[in-house]
Order: sequence, then C-alpha cells, then structure tokens
Amino acid sequence: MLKIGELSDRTGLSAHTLRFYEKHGLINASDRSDAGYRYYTDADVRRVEFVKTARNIGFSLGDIAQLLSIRVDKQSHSCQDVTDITQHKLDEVNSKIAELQSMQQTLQILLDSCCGGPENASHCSIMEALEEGEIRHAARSDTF
Amino acid sequence: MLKIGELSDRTGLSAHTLRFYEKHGLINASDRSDAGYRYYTDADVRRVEFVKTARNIGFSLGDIAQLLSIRVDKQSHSCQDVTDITQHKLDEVNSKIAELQSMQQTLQILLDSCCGGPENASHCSIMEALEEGEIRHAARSDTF
DNA sequence: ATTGACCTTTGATCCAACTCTAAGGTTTAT
DNA sequence: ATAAACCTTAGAGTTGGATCAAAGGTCAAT
Repeated sequence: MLKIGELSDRTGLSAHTLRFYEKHGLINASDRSDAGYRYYTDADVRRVEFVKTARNIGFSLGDIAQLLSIRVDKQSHSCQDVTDITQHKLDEVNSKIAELQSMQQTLQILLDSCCGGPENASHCSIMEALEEGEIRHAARSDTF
Repeated sequence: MLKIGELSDRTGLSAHTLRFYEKHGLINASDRSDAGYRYYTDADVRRVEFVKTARNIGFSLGDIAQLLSIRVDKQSHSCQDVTDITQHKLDEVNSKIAELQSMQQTLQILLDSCCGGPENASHCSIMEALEEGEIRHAARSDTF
C-alpha cells in the first residue's frame, strides 16, 4: 500500500493533483489509515496511469471520467461508446487546427508584407492592415 | 459623440466588453458627461476597430496593448517592433498547431485500430492502448 | 412628471486544470 | 523523545477574456 507521496513519485503527478483528481471523481484511495492517510494499491496505480495516458493524448477530465466508467465495466459498453468519445475529441482537435491554420496564414501574410527593418513604423504595412480591418473572415472562439 | 451603447452597436462589441477593454487600458472614452457617461469620437471608433481586427487575428489583449502603443506613435517605433510581435504570435500558433497535430495523429491511430462496432468493449483496442501507456511522447501543455 | 431605455460602478462568476496556502495532525528514524 | 518528513482539510488563487448582477443615477419623450 502506497501513501500519496509514494503514488506521486511513482506516477509523476503531484499529491495536489492526485487529490484534485479524487475531488473530481477520477480516482480514489482503496483505503485510509485511522488518521485519514490515503493508501493506494497497484490497481490504483494502474488507474492513475490510465488517466495520465488519456490526459497526455489530450482528453479532458470529463472525457476521462467517461472512459473510466467504461473501463470498470467493459462488458456493459461497446467499442462504439469508446470510438464516439475518441471521434468527438478528434473533431474538436481538427476544428482547432483549422482555426489556428487560418491565423497562421494571416500572420504569415502580414509578415511577408512588412520589411521588418529599422525604418519607422509610419508606413508599416502590418499596421496599415490592422487599420484597414477586412483581414480575414475566419471563425474565432477562444484561442489563447 | 457616441454613448457606449451606440459604440457597442457600431462595433459589435458589448458595452460590457468595451468597459472591460477600458479597464485593461486598450481604449478610453474621449470625454465624459457630468454624470459620468462615456462619450466616444470617430477616432475612438477607429481604435476599437483596430482592437477588434487584431483580436480576430488571434492577438492577445497584451499583444494588442503593445500594438496600440506603436499605433499612437509610429514615428518612435520601427517595422521590426511590429514584426517582432507578429513573429512571436506566429511562433506560438505554430507550436500549438504542432501539438494538436500530434494529438490528431494519436487519435486517428486509435480510431483506426478499433472496430467501433456494437461488440462489448472487453477487447477494445483503444481501451487496451490507454491501459498500455506508451502511446506518445508529444509535449502537452494547456490544450483545452 | 413619469416611464422606459439607457448609463454608472464595484465586484462576482465562468471555464479548465491545476497550484498553493494555512493551520494543523501523524509517522518514522534516530 | 524529538525532529524531519510526511500527511490532512477547506478553500483561495492562477490564466485570459469575457459576462453578468446589483443597486442605483440619467436622459428623452410623452
């Protein structure tokens, strides 16, 4: 049985983060000491590693909660349940990429249009473009 | 002279947002009524439009503050000052894209590996991959 | 003069995913 | 027995960009 600090060492997640995940229902200590110390089993370690892997891929904590609920009862869930979550995430990622690529293009065009030199900015074409408006029609949501 | 609601109508930014931008030093009313009502000039409208354009491109409010300080005294700034900000933003966007593309690849591989059908998830290859760990080594920062 | 639309301010709330603090209790090794 | 290193909790703070609420003041038209 591991204490939280040992689980932290083993997984690379801080004790703070482990408690935070517990508060959000992702993990749980299998046992507690009389004084309330959390004690973790190997199964708990595997669960935390699962969470870590999913988080590294980019799943949100909400997604991970869903994946975990499938994990504990695989019999009652289908592969489609799993691919639905995965596909949804992929859709999110793809639309984010599209948005960023639109920004990227705009920024590159601006950079290409400007000398970037030590001349004063009175006739800087980037500043003029910003003044003009009408630079792009791409969607903007919450990027940065 | 426009009141804040009229400026809001004209720019499409809410009065809330305009006050918020003021609080963060991006804009300012040219005048105030005795009662404290904000009054805006055409020059103020142009400044707000500048902010809007820059924000649409993806610049942060901090970036925009820098661009605005160049805008009010172009003589004292060089094109390089402007391209520095723009290049920095482009770098940010590019690294974000790279990160998302890495997620995209991983998610696509997962999806390709799974039947996605109504079979129960006991041998779902996505679940197995998450269980295994060792899926990817890409950087993760704050995506989503 | 009264209605209704507008305006003012400060400060709270939201999102995600942590990250940290304060104030204290426990365990372990010497 | 005491000190170091650990653990506990509730709750606040962080980031960025808004968005809203409360409680009240003002303005234009009737």
